[in-house]
Amino acid sequence: MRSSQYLLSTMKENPADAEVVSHKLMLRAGLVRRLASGLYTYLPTGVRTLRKVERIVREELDKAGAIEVLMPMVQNAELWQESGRWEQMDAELLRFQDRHQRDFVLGPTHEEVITDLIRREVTSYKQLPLNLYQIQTKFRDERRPRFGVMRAREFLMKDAYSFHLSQDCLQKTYDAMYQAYTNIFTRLGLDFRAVLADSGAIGGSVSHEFHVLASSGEDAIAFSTESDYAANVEMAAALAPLNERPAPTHSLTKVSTPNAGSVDEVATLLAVTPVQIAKTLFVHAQQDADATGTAFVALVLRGDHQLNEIKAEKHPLVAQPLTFASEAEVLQLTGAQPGSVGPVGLDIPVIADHSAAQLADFICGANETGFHLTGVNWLRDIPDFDTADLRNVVSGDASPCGKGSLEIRRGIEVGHIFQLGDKYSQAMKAGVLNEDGKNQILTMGCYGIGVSRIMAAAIEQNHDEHGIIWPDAIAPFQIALIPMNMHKSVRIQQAAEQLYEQLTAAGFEVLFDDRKERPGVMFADMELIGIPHQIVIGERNLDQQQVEYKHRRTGEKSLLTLDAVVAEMQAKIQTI
RNA sequence: CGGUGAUUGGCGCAGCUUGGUAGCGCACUUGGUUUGGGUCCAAGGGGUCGCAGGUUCAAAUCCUGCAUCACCGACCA
Repeated sequence: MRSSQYLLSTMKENPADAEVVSHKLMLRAGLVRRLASGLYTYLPTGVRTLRKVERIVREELDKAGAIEVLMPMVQNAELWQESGRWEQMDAELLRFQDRHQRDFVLGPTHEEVITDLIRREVTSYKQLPLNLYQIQTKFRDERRPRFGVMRAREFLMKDAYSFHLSQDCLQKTYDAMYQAYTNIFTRLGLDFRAVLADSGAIGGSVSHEFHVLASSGEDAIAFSTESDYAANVEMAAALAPLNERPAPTHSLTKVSTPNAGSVDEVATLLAVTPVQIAKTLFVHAQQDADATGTAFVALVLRGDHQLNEIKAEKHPLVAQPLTFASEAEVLQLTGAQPGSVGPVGLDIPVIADHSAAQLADFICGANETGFHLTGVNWLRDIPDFDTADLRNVVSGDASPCGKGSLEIRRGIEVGHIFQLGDKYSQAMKAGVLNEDGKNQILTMGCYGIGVSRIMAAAIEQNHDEHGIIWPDAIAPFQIALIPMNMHKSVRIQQAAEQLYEQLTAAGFEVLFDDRKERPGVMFADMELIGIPHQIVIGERNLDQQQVEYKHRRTGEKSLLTLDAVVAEMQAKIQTI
């Protein structure tokens, strides 16, 4: 490609509304442009990278035995009503009507459509198992789109769905997809980890996420220092302390703590560490779970710990979704402002996190505005309570796998695989005749990859102060051909044209910068775009029939003789 | 959905307090200059100042409403 005939669209300055480095670089390098909140146009350079990611995904999925299909993005509401998600999903599901006032949705995912397809097309166990995938645009009306294409409303996704008659068969496909994903992210040249995950709104039981490790990641991942254990912090179990709770030594004392509401303020005022404070959170109770008809549940955590909402939501007494009591409700319940509340003397169920339940002689709110209690002890002062794992793990906690301690790192979720079971097949009555001639409901798996998000994640992980540093496998171009003053020198022009022809004929994707620009402009643009290999043609090297090679990532430079360029490039660039 | 802030040429911004009819840098066009790291000089083109209403002789500027965009927020006990 000649840059004079291409749409480069690079920018010197950062657009004001870009926050993270990948978003800034994608705008500056001319990969994307924003149309509206969470909606992006991909410019030619961006499309090139997107297509390369897609190609690798296709190849590995085909190898794993998956078959490509393409489903509509617009889906009729009946299917969603049948699966129950028409009611379950909130505003994230974009709904609209056609000219006949019939309800439709813009597909955020395709379980309903694929399950509908399979129940029509597949009637016998002999046709199973099946694993179908597509690469297609999805729409999720995100509460808050941000970070460019990282969390966009419209985005490109690979989604796959598998159908089985047994858990055993599903497990085999799941394992094959786990391996395919590992192959894909390895080939993409990304530093990634597979982690245990919660299955969230999609449903199902077993699930793994694939994360690209990057400090700007939105998710926290817990790793064991001693084993392969890795889990999303949402999932990582906080083990109960092994030692016994110390016996009470202090008596219950009420102290005045005016204007001290937060854990930190109370800790400072009373000259203690947050570890000695218990904080109490009130959430709505699961209405039908408790015969007492109580509307709220108190959750107690150690002051230095954070509530894990997903864990809390799974507790049988807690309402789903997790809903915090309002300030007014807290006041009515305890008679105190939030900030001065605690578990002593409450007539609602109290659930203490294992670590909070381990405390003795601790501090908590007195349920009287402006007062706290010190020397508080479980059983003696709070006779009735339950314990559970309610908190996020923190760095240094014992690993749930039993080996080593946990370390927390951040990641960007680029893939997620689920064992769905029969959630959708049951609801939509997707079954086949088994060997006994009986109808049997199918077992399903589903597998997603955020194709457009991979582009942003790759940049988060691979950039420097000059711009993007693409991994070879997904670079929009492999080689930047940069002639110095081609418009003044016939021999430079001839050498450049010849090299362009040779390299292109050898199958390389070359961006030939034939613009009438000064060298600095060309270098800056080629580095910003992140082309991994540069060839610079200048007068002084041409005297020796040589050109300069420069590697974008390492900065390594070397001189190549003209007739050796193609062979050298073949040696340096692993063909994908 | 709540809070905060922003909206002036393609991009980044000033002007608004104190109303008088829009300016800077980059980018773009033309000519010259320069040529292995975003040269320099000159001359140009491009803006209903987010939209609608109001106040006023006069509104980018003051007032009201709306829209869009961004950031923060479901960790508060």
